[in-house]
Amino acid sequence: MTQPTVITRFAPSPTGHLHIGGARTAIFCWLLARHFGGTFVLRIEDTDTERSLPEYTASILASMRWLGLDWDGEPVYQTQRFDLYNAYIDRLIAGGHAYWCECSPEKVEAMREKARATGQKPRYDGTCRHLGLGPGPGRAVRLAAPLTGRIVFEDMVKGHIAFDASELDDMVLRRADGAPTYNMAVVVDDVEMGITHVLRGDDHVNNTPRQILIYQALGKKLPVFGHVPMILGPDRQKLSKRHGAKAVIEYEKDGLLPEALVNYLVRLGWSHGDQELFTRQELIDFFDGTSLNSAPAAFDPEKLLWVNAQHLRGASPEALLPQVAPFLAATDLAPEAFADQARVLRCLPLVQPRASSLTELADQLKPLLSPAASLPYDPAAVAKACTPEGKAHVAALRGRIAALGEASFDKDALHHCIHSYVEENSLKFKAVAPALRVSLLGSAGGPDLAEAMAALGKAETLARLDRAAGL
RNA sequence: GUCCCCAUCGUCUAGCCGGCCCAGGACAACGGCCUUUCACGCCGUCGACAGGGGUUCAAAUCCCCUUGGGGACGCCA
Repeated sequence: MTQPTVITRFAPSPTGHLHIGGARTAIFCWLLARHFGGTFVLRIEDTDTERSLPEYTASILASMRWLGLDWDGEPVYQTQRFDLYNAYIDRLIAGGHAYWCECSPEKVEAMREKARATGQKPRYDGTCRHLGLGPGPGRAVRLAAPLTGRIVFEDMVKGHIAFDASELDDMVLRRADGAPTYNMAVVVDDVEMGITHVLRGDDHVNNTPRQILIYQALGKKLPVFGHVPMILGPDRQKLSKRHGAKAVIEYEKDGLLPEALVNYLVRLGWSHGDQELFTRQELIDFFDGTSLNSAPAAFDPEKLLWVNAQHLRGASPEALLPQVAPFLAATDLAPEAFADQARVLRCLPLVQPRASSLTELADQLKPLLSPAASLPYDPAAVAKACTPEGKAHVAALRGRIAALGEASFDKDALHHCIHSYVEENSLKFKAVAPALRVSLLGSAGGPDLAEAMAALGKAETLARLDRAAGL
């Protein structure tokens, strides 16, 4: 047995629901791990106790499950690992790579202000670096960062990136209250968890050289870094939770299929030639961490809907049934109307090519599932189609349909039944179709008539025609 | 202000170790076909290499500058 060579992680902060950008990052990490048969771990970065809420953790996990992004092992919570971080920090201090600092945040801010004023990069000036201070109230721990040299790394998506060490200052590793800072915790966790590939958002490129410094101080091997560009809004502005970006749960409520959202999101910043539609397995097969785009992409709700429509069409009625159920329940249809699963299954294929979301699917299922007695009629369509002549055709057709055997009540037989009536009377199909349609479905649009009747079944079909005769 | 990143149709993108590209696919838009309706589907039209310099026989593809966009400069993550 060989050891897994790829270990990735998704590390959200529970300060909000899982949004589109985070979801895409998670998908990339998950795909990379699954493609290489590696491990995908979930880490909850909840060290910001002010903004982190347990309900957000629950929401994020729920969205991950809904998207089908299964993680390996139990999620790791950073707040439960403070001892670990502090042990590493102590080691750094002992090794002379970090030092205690008594400068107050106000004092440091003043330094930065001064630097900014003279056009310099705002940074801490290293006042306490050689003071040899020990622990004490109000004291933080800072990294003794190298003053010169270049920090370079090969980014999986952006290629060669280099920073000058002089750009960085002695960052805080441990706050005065004893809590580790983000960069410290991340590095310790990534080292401890054996992360081989750190794929994350673009907004972290500037953290990477800082983290590399910590890896070096710790004497640890670097993982491969990859920074995916942000997702922009349709207006090309940053898409973030504070700028109206929708959370994954909202798309779920809108009737999107998880595999469609995953498909769409993956294509934002990644491609496989000209292919637009992917199954989950194809994604796993094709996604190897290459072909990632280094330019930011704009989110297009219309294309998302199109992708969803494609997946809706390709899905089996059996797979769709449990997914539409909650949406049917949300309509004004009585629960008995969709209790007959076999009937819903028969109706589904008729509306699948016509809907682009589960919401629309449920909507279009309504005229097919509604009991004859409560089928709503569109007055305008009735007025236009149910003329005396139209009703006479429907009445005649009703007789022929009633004569059909239960066993041969299928699409072909019904199609033949209607067309032989049309031919025998030297009519045009157009002359009878509108009235039949409105009588059967209550409105002017919808699926093929023979198919609709077959799906409805003989009893329901006749009941509807009878009720419509009184219009 | 300083640093980092990015730059092909309105949008997602292919192409990018140079010639097969007067740039291909998809969404949207528009026109048509199919058709009992609404859709699906099919066919077609519109539409881009940000600008300027180089290098080269040859540049969307390599180099430089400009412009534009994004990100980061916290004892937030």
